Amino acid sequence: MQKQSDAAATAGPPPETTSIAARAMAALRPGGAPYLDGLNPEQRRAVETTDGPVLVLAGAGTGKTRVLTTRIAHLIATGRARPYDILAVTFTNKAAREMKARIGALIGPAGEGMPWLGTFHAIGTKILRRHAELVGLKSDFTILGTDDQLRLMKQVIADQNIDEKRWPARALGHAIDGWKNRGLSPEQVPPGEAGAFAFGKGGALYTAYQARLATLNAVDFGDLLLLCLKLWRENPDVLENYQHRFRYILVDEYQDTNVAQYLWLRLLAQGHRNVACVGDDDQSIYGWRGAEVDNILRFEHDFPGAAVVRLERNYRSTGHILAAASGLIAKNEGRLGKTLRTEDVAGERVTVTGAWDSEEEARLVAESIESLQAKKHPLSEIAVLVRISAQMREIEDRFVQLGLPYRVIGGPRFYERAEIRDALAYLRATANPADDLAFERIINTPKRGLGDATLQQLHTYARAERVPLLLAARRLIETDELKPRVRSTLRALAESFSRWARAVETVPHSEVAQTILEESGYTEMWQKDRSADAAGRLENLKEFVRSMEEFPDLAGFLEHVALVMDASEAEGAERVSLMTLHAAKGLEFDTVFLPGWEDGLFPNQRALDESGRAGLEEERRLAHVGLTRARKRAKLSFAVNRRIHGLWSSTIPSRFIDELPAGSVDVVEAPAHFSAGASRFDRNPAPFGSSYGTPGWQRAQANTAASGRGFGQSHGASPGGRGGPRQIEGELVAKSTGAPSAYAAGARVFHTKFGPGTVAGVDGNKLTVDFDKAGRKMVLDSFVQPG
DNA sequence: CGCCCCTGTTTTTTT
DNA sequence: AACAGGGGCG
Repeated sequence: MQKQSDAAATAGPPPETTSIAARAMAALRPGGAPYLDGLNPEQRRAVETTDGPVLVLAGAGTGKTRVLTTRIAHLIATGRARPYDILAVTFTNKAAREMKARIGALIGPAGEGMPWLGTFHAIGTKILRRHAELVGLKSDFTILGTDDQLRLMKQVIADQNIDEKRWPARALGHAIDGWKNRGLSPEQVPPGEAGAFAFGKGGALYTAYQARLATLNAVDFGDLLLLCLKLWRENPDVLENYQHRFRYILVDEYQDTNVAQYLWLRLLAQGHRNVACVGDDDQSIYGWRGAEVDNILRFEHDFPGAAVVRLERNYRSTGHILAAASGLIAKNEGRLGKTLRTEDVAGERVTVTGAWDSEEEARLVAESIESLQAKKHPLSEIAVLVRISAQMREIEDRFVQLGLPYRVIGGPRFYERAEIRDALAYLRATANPADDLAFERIINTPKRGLGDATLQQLHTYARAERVPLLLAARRLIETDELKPRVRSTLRALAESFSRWARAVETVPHSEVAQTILEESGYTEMWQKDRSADAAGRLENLKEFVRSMEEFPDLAGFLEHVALVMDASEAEGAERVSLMTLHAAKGLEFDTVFLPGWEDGLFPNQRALDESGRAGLEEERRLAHVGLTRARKRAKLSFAVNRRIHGLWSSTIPSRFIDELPAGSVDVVEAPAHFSAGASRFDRNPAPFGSSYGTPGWQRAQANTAASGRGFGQSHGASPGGRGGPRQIEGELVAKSTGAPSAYAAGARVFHTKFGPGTVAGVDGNKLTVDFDKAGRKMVLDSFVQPG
C-alpha cells in the first residue's frame, strides 16, 4: 500500500513543473522565496504540489503546520491565489488562530484577512448567514450550545408523551448528534435506527426537534454543516458559486473529519479539485464523536489521481521515544503505514515504573518532577498526560502538597460556567426577544417567584398563540389570568427587557450588560451567596463584561461566544501542565509523564466494550499520541491498585506496555518508600506469578519489606546518584507469557485476595473474573488457582 | 415554591 | 467517593 501510494504520487503531474515556475515567480520578488528555506524535500513537495488533490500524511512532529502555512504562503506569493480564494479549514479555533498568526509571520500583511480560514463551523455559519432564507432561517439565527439543545430535547420528549426516565434527553441528543455527524437529515435516517429509540419514535423526535429549532430560528452545531449540505443540494447555483470561489482548499487534521464534514468538503472540492488534506491516521483519536478514519484511508479512492506525500522525518523526539511510539502503533491494522524516523540521537529510553497504588504513582510522578526541577528542567516543559480526568485529582493533590506549580489544560471552559451561561441568557433574551430558551433559563434566576406553574401558563399561551414566551408574558400580564403577585413580578421583568433592549441601541454594549446584571438582581444573587465559589463567579462575570469590549457590537459578541467556546489562557508560565491525552494533541514537551497505563483504564474498558477492536486501536493511537508528545523523556507508569468509582480494584499493567519494543524501554523500579502506613492493603496480597517475577519487581518487593514504613526517604531519589532508581534494561514488568490461559469462561477459580469467583472472559493470560464477594475484576491468570 | 434527601452515574471533547 | 438531578415534603 505504501509503495502504491508513492507510485501514484510520482505518476501525477510532475511536481517539478510547478516547482520551477514557482521558484521562478518567487524569484521575481525581492529576496526570493525565503519561506521555502529549510523545508525538507517531502515538505517541499507537499507545499509545491499545488494543483489537484493532495493527501499529506504527516506523522507526529514532522512539521505539519509548517507545511500547511507555507503552502498558503506559497499560493499567495506565487500569485496562484488571493487570500480570499483560499478555503482553509481547521477543527479548533486555536488551530485557526495559530495558522493565521504563522501565515502572517511568513508573508506579512499580504496574508492577513484570509476570510475563509476558520473552523468548519465558523465557515459554515458564515455561509448560512448569507443564504439563511433558502434553508428556512432568518440570517440572525441563534446557535445553540449543548445545554440549550438538551432542554429543547426534553421538551420534545415530553411533547411526545415519552417517559424521559426511560429515554433520557441525553441519549436522544447523542443519537441525533450521531445522525448529524453522518450527514443525515430526519428523512435520511435509516428506519431501523430511527426506530431503535423510544419504541420507534426516534425519527419522529428528530423531526420534532428540528421543527422546534426552526420555530426558534435556531440551529445546533451539527446544523451548521448539515444545512450547508441542504443548501447546496437544493440550490446548485449557490454551490457552483462557492465551488468557483474556492480555488484552493486546505484541510487540517483530516483524520478527524466526520462524514458530514467529508461530504461538505467533497461538494466544494469538486470545483477546482485543488484540495489538500493534511492528517495522520495514527493520530485519529476522535472516533467516539463521529470522526471517520476511513475518510483518510479512502482519500485516494475518492480523489482519483491524488498525490500522496508522506512526512516521516520527525523533528521532535529522540530515537528511543520515536522507536517506542512507532513500535506500538505498528500493532494497529488498518493504517496507511508510515515509518517515523529521526536524525536525532537515541537519547533516553522510555521508562516504565510500577507503583503499588495510584496514590504512590502520583507521588512518584511528583517527586520525579521535583528532581528534574532541581536539575533546572523548566516546569513549562513538563507535562503529565492522563487517560481520564478523574486521574487528575490525586496528582493535583500531590502537587498541591509539594507546592509544585501546575496548570490544568482543558478543564471546564469559561463559557460553559453556569454564571456565564446565565449572563449570556440575559443578553440573548435582550438581543432577541424570541429566544425562548434564553428567557426560560433566567425567568427565575435569580429567584423571583416565577416557577414551574407560571412557566407552564406562559408555555400554554405561547403555544396556542404561536408567539414567543416573552411576548406571551407581555400579553398575559394585561389579563387577569395570573395571580397578582406573579403578574406584577412578570410585568417588572418584561418592562426591564424593553428598557434593556432600548439601551442596546444607544449605550455601549458592555455597559448595557453591566446594567442588566445589576438591575436583574443577578450580581446581587451571587454577592449574597455565601458558598466558597461565589467570589470566583463574580470575578468571572467581571471578566465576561470586560471581554465584551473587544467586540464591536452585541451581535458580534454573541456569535463569538457561540462558536468560540474557549477563553484564551495565559501561556508560558513556569508550571507543569496537566491534561488528558486528548487535550495534548498538537502539543509537545521535553518531558512527558504518562501515568495510569493499566488495562481497563488505558486501554479504557469502555472503549473496548463499545467499539471492540476498533476501540482498542483508537486507544493505541492515543498511546502513540501520548508518547510522541515527548521530545526527550517519556515516563510511563502504572499502579497495581486503583480506586475506581470509589472502590479499590486491583489492576494489571496495560497491554500496551508489553507492546513497546524492549530495546527502547527501561524498567525503573519505584524508589523504595512505599507508603505502607497510608495504604490499606496487605503488602503481599497474592503470590506473585510469572508476570511479576522480573528482577525489578522482586527487588521492589524486597525493598519494600526492608525499608519499613513512613515517608522518610521521599527525597532520596536523586537520579543518577546512589540509591536512585536502578534500571533493568530491556526487562518488561508486564511481560505476557503469550501462552493462552489455562482457564476458560465459566471456570471456577480462587484468588488469594478476592476469594472464589467465576471466569467471565479470557484475553491471553488476562482473565476477567466475577468474584463472588469482590465483584468483577481483571487479574492475571497466574494469580488464581482452579477453584 | 423551595429545600433537602435520595438515587443513579461515572471516558475522552469541539464546535 | 463525589456529584448532579429528580422527587417528595414542608
